Amino acid sequence: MFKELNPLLHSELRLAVMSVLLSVESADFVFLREQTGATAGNLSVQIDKLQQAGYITVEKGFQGKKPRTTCAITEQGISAFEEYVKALRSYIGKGL
Amino acid sequence: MFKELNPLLHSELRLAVMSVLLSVESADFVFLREQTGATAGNLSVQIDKLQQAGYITVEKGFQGKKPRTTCAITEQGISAFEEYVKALRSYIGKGL
DNA sequence: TAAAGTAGTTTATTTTATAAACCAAATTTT
DNA sequence: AAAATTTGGTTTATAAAATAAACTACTTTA
Repeated sequence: MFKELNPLLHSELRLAVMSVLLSVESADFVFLREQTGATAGNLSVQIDKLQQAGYITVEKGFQGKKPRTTCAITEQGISAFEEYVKALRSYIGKGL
Repeated sequence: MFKELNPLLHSELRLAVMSVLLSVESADFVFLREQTGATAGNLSVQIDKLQQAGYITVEKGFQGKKPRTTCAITEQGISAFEEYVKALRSYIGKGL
């Protein structure tokens, strides 16, 4: 009847991060914070979880003298997202 | 950019309960447990939260000698669900 | 050089979800 | 007919998440 909702993606902030990354090739920490409206602390934690899961890659480097963290979605992340959307359909119907 | 996801509905089990109730006029506890696959304890708690929020009505009575809890979605519940679905769209695109 | 800002991380607190234990009545088994 | 099982739940305890607050380390500006 109802498909399981991947708990890693069923989180407002992680879903927002994935959504941004799907449309953007790569995004840095500050951009993600702005787009999602999240606090830095929360974002830091959730980025970490997405990386652990292999859904995004995270590169920490420097831009001049400032630290810069850049994220990008992986193939695995894309298909997990697609699966999640499919599962959602079983809850909310095609009617949207 | 991203609309807020009503935290009361952004829960797998509560969403499933709402989804069932949307399509069914009214449903008893056992039916909901079967449809959602949830444990009775979890279902009991989540039904309570949906009722507190005014999203469903809960009537406890007897059918013969057995207790029988019947739930139905409210107008408020329907529009909250619709709002939630709209908000979801901001995360997953029109492709839902 | 002191204050404020940037880019994060770590830790602590609160909130949720889930499971486990429990209760009361009814039904079935021996 | 007593004992065990099932039904229909609720309550309580534990695990997992989300969020906020505090902190680190470095940089820029006044």
